[in-house]
Amino acid sequence: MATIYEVAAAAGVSPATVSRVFNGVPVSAEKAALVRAAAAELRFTPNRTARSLRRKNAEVIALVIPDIENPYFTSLARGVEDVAQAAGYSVVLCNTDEDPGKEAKYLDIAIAENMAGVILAEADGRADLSGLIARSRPIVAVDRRTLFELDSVVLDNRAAGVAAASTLVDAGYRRIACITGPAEIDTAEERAEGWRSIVARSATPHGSEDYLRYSSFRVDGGRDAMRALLALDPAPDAVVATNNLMGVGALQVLSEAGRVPPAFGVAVIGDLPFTTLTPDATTIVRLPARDMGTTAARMLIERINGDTEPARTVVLPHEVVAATAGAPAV
Amino acid sequence: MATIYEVAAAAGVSPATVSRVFNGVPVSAEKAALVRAAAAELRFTPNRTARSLRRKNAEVIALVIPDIENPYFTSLARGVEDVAQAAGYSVVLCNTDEDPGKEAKYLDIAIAENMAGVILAEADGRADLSGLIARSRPIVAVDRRTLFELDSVVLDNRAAGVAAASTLVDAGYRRIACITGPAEIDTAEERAEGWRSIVARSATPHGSEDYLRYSSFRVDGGRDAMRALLALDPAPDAVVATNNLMGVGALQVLSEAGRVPPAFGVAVIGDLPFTTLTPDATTIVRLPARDMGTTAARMLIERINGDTEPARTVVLPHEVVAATAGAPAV
DNA sequence: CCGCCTCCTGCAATCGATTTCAGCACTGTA
DNA sequence: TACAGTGCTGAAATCGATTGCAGGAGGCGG
Repeated sequence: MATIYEVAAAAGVSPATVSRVFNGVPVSAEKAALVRAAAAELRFTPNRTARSLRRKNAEVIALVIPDIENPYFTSLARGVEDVAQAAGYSVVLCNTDEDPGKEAKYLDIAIAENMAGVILAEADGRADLSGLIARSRPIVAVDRRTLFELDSVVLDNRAAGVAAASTLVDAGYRRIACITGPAEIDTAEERAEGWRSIVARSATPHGSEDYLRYSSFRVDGGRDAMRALLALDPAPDAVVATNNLMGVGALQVLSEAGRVPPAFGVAVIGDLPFTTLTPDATTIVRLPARDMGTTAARMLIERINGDTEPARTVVLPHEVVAATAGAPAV
Repeated sequence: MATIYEVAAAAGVSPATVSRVFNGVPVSAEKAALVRAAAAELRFTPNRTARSLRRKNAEVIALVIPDIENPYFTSLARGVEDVAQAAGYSVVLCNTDEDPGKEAKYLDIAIAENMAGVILAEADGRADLSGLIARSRPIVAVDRRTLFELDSVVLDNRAAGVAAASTLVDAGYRRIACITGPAEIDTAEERAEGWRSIVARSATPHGSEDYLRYSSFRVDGGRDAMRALLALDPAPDAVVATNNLMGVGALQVLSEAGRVPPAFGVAVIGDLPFTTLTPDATTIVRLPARDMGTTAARMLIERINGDTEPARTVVLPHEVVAATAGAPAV
């Protein structure tokens, strides 16, 4: 691996000059040409580790997400990757599995590696970010807010819940349940709150809280909750699933029970990934996952480049794709 | 950020001793205790950048994959991440989008960052890995082979193709088509070859090559190919899709055309991600994506730790989940 | 023609940890 | 008592690039 010293020797200049050529600091055209020729000859690439050590700043950003196997976060990652790559940054993928311990470990690594910044979708909303903040490493919260006053890119989760539930009401369903994620995750609670505000208006025979199930944001969680809901008496005639995977789980159970939409109303917050049978009868509240990633990455890079404005919160819009069929007439 | 010098000063020892404590080199119990106390007090974490520079080896591995949004690669990534994390390595996610240019750029970065190793699912089978090899950076090829003699973790793609096609034959279908990926990707060609070897035996009215479509390994590719196949005369009565996304695309088109399995036979190589309607009538050749990731990561870490055995190739088994229903009687 | 200013350039220090080498203390043996 | 051997320890060099500082060349106005 050629170093800056070898290039300098080959070009007959000092290492400092070589460095300057590669960093856009003014150098006479003549020497610059010599350096470039020597560098090309020796296939020189600057050692990023040495650069990071000196600059105290690696061209790397950490993307900390709770579940890499969830297509929602995958799309988000894709967005981050696109922007980061274009700006010359690498992305370190940190999958926390919703485990605050793993998350903390990754945040420590971000510090130890002098990473330029962190994009964080928090596991439990209680992460200690003081270490990063003390070292003034920029952080952008994405999807979920944090305890700290930080840039964030989020959704109007309550509105998404309202949209999902009211679409079902409009379609004629009357006993609308809700399956949401762990109560300690803000997005789960906010989306459920949106649902609650709608069903509270429409009279339901059951106390509406019986129709609300907290579970995990996974397929299994959706399945378990859906089964429990179907066992109620009276059973609901529709359900809001507050994320994509729970929606999949709910639809699986409904399909097994022979109650596919529109016989049973379903609204899902988040895109159903790779659906093979286009489910026109399911309402989808589409979330701009990839946009969230690109937006967050752009904000982070601005911060890295020295932006010191007060923390901003960007709320991205969702889009409702209503089911084409309503509830069957009773 | 506390450095080793500050810890040394606080503990009344030399920086060398502090380093030794953190690297398992023998140090008297007494001084070790002093160092640990001082380190804890100062919340010291060794700076990984400095360490990498000195050791010429970062605790980071690059995972280079063509499509982060494909759940197959996501599972693989998950496997890699699990093993790497447990071994103290971070994973840098490199999404190449099947673009050899982006791939080359990422491989250069792996060199410039002194990354410990690379796990590579190649875009086009022509990557130039000589730079990494010259610097003796270990590489493990995964899913797809490379031009170089390297450790690899692959599938028996031909056998997977055979399994998919013969399951359809056994189920009673007679005009079996195949949708596969770009011809220059080995896995696409090998799986198609497996299909070809089966249909060559069973007489088909059409020349079998008409029933073979090369497309992109994406949902759209599957859709386009499936539409083209349905327009043939005679149209096939079954299809093998050689990856998960093409399978999704094919099923979407079939569903739109009202020809869902078992009316039309479908076998997919790779798991259908998050299916909402359990498609008992579709044959799935399950691929052990996550195992591939863990296996590759383990092999890579052995190499990083100095293993110098000749290159190994591990072939992981697939599993056939046959459709429960056969072809409708003619 | 002189002095000041600008623009390059090179020297050398620096980032923070690792590691070689030499020195020291101590033990056990002859 | 002397000596070889063992085991810690610290001083200092090192990894490769960046950058503050000072010096030299050349341009320009007075």
